[in-house]
Amino acid sequence: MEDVARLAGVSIGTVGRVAHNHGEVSEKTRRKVLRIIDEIGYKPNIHASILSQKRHYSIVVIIPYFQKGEYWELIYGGIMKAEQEAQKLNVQIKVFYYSQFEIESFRAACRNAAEAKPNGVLIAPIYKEATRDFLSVISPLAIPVVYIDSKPEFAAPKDYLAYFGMPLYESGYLAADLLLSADPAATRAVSFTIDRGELTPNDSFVSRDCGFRAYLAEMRPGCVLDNRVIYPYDFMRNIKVFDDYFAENPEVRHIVTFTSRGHLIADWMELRGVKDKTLVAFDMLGRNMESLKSGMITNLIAERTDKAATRAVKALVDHLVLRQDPPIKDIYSSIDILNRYNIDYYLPVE
Amino acid sequence: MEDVARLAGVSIGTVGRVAHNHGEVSEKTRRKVLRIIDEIGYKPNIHASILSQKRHYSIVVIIPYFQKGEYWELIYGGIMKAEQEAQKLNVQIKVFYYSQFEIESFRAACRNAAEAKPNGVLIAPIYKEATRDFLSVISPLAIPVVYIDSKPEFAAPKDYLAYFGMPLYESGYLAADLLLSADPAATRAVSFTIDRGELTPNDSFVSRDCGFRAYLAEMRPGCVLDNRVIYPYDFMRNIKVFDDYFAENPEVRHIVTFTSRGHLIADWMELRGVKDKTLVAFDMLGRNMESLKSGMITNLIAERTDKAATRAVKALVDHLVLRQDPPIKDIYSSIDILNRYNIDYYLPVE
DNA sequence: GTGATTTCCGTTTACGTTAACGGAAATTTA
DNA sequence: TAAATTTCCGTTAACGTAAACGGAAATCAC
Repeated sequence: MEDVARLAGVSIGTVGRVAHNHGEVSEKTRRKVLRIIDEIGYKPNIHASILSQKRHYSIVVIIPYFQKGEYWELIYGGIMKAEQEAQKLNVQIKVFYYSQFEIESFRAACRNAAEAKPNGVLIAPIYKEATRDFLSVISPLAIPVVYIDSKPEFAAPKDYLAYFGMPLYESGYLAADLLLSADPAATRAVSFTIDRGELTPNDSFVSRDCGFRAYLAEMRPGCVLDNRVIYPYDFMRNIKVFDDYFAENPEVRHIVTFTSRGHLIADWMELRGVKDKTLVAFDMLGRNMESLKSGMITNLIAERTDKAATRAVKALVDHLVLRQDPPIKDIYSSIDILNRYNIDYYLPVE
Repeated sequence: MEDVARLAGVSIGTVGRVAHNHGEVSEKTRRKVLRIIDEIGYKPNIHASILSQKRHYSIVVIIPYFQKGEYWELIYGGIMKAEQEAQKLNVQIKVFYYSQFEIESFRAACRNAAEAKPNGVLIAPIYKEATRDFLSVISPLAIPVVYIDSKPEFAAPKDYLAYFGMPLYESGYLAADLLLSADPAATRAVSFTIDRGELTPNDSFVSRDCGFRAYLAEMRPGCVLDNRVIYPYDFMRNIKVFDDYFAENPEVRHIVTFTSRGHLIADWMELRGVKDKTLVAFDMLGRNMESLKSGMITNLIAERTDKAATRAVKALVDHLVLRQDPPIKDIYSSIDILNRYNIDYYLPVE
């Protein structure tokens, strides 16, 4: 900066002002300084910058509440990992939880988050309309928003900083290939879904289901996909669902679930000693990984949800502290295929 | 630091001395300071540390020379990516190349690297004995060494900082499963290997081959694996090798290669319009990815070589600048299964 | 043309740590 | 016991940037 200042014939303070645009600088000197910066290739020293920056930032995270071993724990884990980095950059993270099954709790979480006067928001916007209301509070304050897991369809690029999601449709398509490509004779498969009562089905189910059916239509026109509902917390009832279905349809040997609860099916297979069926499931939950190792789940499709969460936080931190935005707004994670042979090397750590 | 100093009744300079142990401190005060640090939870500010640290470090990298699109370019890419981070921490990287096919060039690269008086070494130790000689020069200078890709068997944990490798045996085992599990009737498969003349076959070939054969022995005792040699730079000759082999053995429908040159086989398949064979190949080279998309390669096994390289450099940087070592010395990358449905989401970027 | 604003920019301090310097205390040597 | 070492530790000047402060120049109102 000293060199730049000398060559441009201004003070080092002015150089700072144009390099990071705060404060007022006349257009003439700004251009002169910019030219010198470019000429001698000045790059700001990020460590000095952070050191001298007295400001502290806070980010609020709005995600569903979860129990141990559930899908949202992966997201939470990714956020916690990013928090370590964030703290070194004077960024504090506060998490607000809501229930996936109660829109009012979502509204409440949003209200509380807004009251915390955050400098940035990371949100899993399960309820779209309520999200819109939240945005109408947040947007006027020019607070950057990052979406994770899903994104409201009304979100225009200028209204959010980034979206970290998963290629759901494609992963459903892939699931079909993994499940059926080895058995050209199969004419029927079944998917099990979590009961959501009156609530609209969630995005990940719909998109994956859609991708799966697209594969069938394209590659296996003779094959149909049944669908049955199971219950996350009612073990006995699920047993009956499975028993009944397979009693009626003993010829069905291919099972998929677009939820993260594949282990529920695997447990039933274990219980009944089922060995002639293949099962494709989603998400890197501990119990799914166990079932994969024990051979009940044939393939697990993982989308590094934890990593997406980490990167989502990082995007906010970069925006706030380093003032640089992601080049692409919509970032999709990879689709990882796991089986019993590579699972041991698939670690959540970085 | 000021708080710690005050509470411990010493100067801030002394706190620095015990926190980062340089300089001499009496055992008594060291313990006192350490206790206070622990008590009030003092964490050093890395930015201030780097800013005030005037020292600059240099790391030498010793890897094979490569042409565009070859395996070692992945490693190189990972190193270049890490370099960006490294530069911000005052660490400079110099690369020394050798020929995979000439041990003398390896020796020369080692000599030149040693002469550069580096603060750290990252090496792909293809020639084990020559590596031993290099170590006898480097070790007395207490220069930390990180291995990548392979590790000499004589390397004792205390003699190196870390090793970043790939689970070769397991990936060979997995390759066999991907290739054969869908076809229980297969009794024969073939692997193609790069000609290395008089040289000993390289580690990755040997280990993957071994893993593959272990799968056969265990799961498919009736199935044998043929092996044929191909030539990286002799397109016409390879055509003949393939033509001849499959003329003689038309029933063989499963092909694997443990090298990174799967695309050579794919090209032949394309040329001859072969559609009834499956091909499993390794490594995320551009040409392999093309062949995967075009359907010639059925499955590609990728081990994020680029990422391993990035982490290897990072390990050295962390050791030098932050004075913290990796908790585990031997770090293996994940085994990623790619097919035409998930390849588009498998990005080398981070 | 005077006074009041506004715009622009130079000066200065602080951020938390490192490391050179040198003085005091402890230890050894003669 | 005095001198010579050695050990230990306090002081201080960087490191590169951000931002508060305030003064000078330019612009405006009347």
